[in-house]
Amino acid sequence: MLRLSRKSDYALVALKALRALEPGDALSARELASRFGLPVDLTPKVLARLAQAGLVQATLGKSGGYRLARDADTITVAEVVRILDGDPALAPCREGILECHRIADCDLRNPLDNLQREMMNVLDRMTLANL
Amino acid sequence: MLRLSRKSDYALVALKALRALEPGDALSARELASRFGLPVDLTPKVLARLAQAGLVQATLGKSGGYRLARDADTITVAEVVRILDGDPALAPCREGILECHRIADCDLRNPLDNLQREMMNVLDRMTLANL
DNA sequence: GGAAAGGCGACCAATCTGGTCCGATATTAA
DNA sequence: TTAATATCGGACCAGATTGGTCGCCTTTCC
Repeated sequence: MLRLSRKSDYALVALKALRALEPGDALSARELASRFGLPVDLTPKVLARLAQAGLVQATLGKSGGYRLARDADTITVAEVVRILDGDPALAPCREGILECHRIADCDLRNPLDNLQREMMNVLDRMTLANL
Repeated sequence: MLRLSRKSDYALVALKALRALEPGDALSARELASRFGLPVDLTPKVLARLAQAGLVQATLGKSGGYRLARDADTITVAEVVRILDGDPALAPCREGILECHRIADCDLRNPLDNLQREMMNVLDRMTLANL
């Protein structure tokens, strides 16, 4: 637990680069990848997810690329993580795959859910702007 | 990220059960496993790790078992996670395996390290007693 | 001595995830 | 209109991680 997936990591690197752009400029996935040593084929995928989610705006065409679609201080780490890694569940039994054999006397779930909320709050408070 | 490993989950379940014990009593791994539906062969391993770390006291022999070795309010979730999942690193490049190609202009690491510390603080404040 | 407990190491299996390949589509420049 | 460059999306492979099992040993109590 508590390790950023590489995709999320790449996303943060890319977003941070896009943030440093002059208004009106854009960066292609290829450019981002080569500049930061990211996997060439994976970078467009990551950016695409961010574009779907509306964090980033993609412009097609010969001199296209990506730019931020929102202000940097409205983009939180929590959101990025949620987009790329899905909504995390602290307890394994909250993922649907594993059914819990001890539901009856399971007084561990609620505290864990609270704990998770608290941790997501930490991630929510951290925006791209103050990263 | 942000999902408890099953081992950590099992550990918390077991610890919580041990906490409810009368002083002097002990629970065997087998008993814990059957009572909470944990994998029979995995449970002793988890408990052994906790015993090595000094969270739990194991007594050998026919009527042996496990009991808490410390007060419940001195056992934190952070400690349990650290024992079973190792010391987590939020950024992939902080794990030693992956060398970072962008160290020079990587101003992402320090903020992530801070973020990680903050999250560990949350886990540090949560003890077995108030879980 | 036998039964029941923990301790330890090796090993298998399933899952997850990073990463690649390929093709389709859209847009712009020449 | 054509070529180049971009996003988009699905299928797929491979390596790492992790969950889980098996077997053997030591210790303790009856």
